[in-house]
Amino acid sequence: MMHSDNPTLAEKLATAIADGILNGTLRPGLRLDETGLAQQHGVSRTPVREALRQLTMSGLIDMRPRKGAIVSKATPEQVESLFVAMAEMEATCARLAAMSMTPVERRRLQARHEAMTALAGAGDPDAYSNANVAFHSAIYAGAHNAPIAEYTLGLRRRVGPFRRAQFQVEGRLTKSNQEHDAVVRAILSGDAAGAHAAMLHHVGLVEDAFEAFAGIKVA
Amino acid sequence: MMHSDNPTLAEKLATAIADGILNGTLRPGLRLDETGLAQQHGVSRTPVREALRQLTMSGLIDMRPRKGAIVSKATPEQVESLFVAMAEMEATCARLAAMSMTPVERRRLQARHEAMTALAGAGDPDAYSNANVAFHSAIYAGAHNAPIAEYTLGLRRRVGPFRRAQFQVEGRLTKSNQEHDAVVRAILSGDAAGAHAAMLHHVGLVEDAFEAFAGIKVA
DNA sequence: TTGCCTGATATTGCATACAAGCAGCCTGCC
DNA sequence: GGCAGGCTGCTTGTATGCAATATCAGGCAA
Repeated sequence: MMHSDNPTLAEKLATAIADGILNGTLRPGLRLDETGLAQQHGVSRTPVREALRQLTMSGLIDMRPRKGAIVSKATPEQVESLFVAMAEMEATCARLAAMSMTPVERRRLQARHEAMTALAGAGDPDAYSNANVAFHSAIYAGAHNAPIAEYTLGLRRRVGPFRRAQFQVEGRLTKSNQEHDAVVRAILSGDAAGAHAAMLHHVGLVEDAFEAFAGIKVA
Repeated sequence: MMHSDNPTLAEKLATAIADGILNGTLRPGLRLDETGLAQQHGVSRTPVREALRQLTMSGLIDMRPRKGAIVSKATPEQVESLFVAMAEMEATCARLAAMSMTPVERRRLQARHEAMTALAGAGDPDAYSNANVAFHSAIYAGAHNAPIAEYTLGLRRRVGPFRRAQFQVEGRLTKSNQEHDAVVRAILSGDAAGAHAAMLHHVGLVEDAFEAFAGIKVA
């Protein structure tokens, strides 16, 4: 996405900090002290500042002049917005994929889906989860639209921390696979509207699963 | 979007450079020399570097380590992708707006639309164009989804330089207004799929107008 | 003439130094 | 006892200096 052959310190710091945020090491609301980060990574403040400014644009941190940077903490409404946005973008990708995928891409998508059906039948949540990521990525790529695909990928990264342990829910595996089936059929047949609706349904259900999960946690 | 009460030099530089790119002063492919920009704005290289790194994320410029920054020049395919993405995002906003707009927002949208109908009848392209921007912005806001709305706004800014003089085309004004009518009706009636389709149709036609225009220019 | 190597130049990347603004506290006054 | 004002320390914002690398011109050899 943003990788360069010979990443600079600022870029490496940006990915390091982003990783820290995404895997939960850097908690939302945490103050990102420039000097502290610099010492912690053994560099000067300059690349740290550049990394922070870069991360600001992706929404991972919030900077206010003269008041420093903090890990942007999402209110429940903002998390909800992220999930809604995610669903819409996934659906859009599916729509575009139905219109734009090449025959080769369509065949590969089908093969991928069939392999996942087998995994779902075997009941292997871990393998299925990995394959699932690749499945959705294939659809992003199949949209043949760099801005949309990149934004969707970025959203997926951002919502990642909030959607752990989806496939542990009983029966979610086969249900997910059935929904995938609808998506794949629509895409393969070039049914743009159908792909949009099917993906929306699919991701919407995932979101509901999250909400149920969150509700349990809160309660 | 990103404005602060007391903008730093880096932020002011970022907006200044972005303006320069968007209004055509800074041509695509132009090398953005840090020292030059610093002298030109009467500051040191440090805030310039931060501004450039910030702009990198929005896609306006491309930075490669040790090779400096250039105004990102879009190939025709990339411009096409931007327009497609724009259309999809507009349609998504319309879809969400149909589902999420409050009664007040719906009434205001209708009023806005009626005012634009009058402008179209009067044949005032300039006033119509301004109102058009506000009309679409109202729909973004009506989506009630910050990530989607902000991304769509950013896209509109980016495609701006490529879509000048849309409403000069004969008959475009009334046609645009008719399409708006379909969009507004769908949104007001809560018809999500209809709003999506109507907006897609609307923005798709605008894109075609651009392509015709570009074709003429090239030919 | 063409290709490659080599050195000079210029530009970027990073570190350090300096200036400016905010936070919290302490003191003095009401 | 409470509050206003100022002061101190810390953090951010900006400038400058140094090191490393890409670019390009020129020369040399094939």
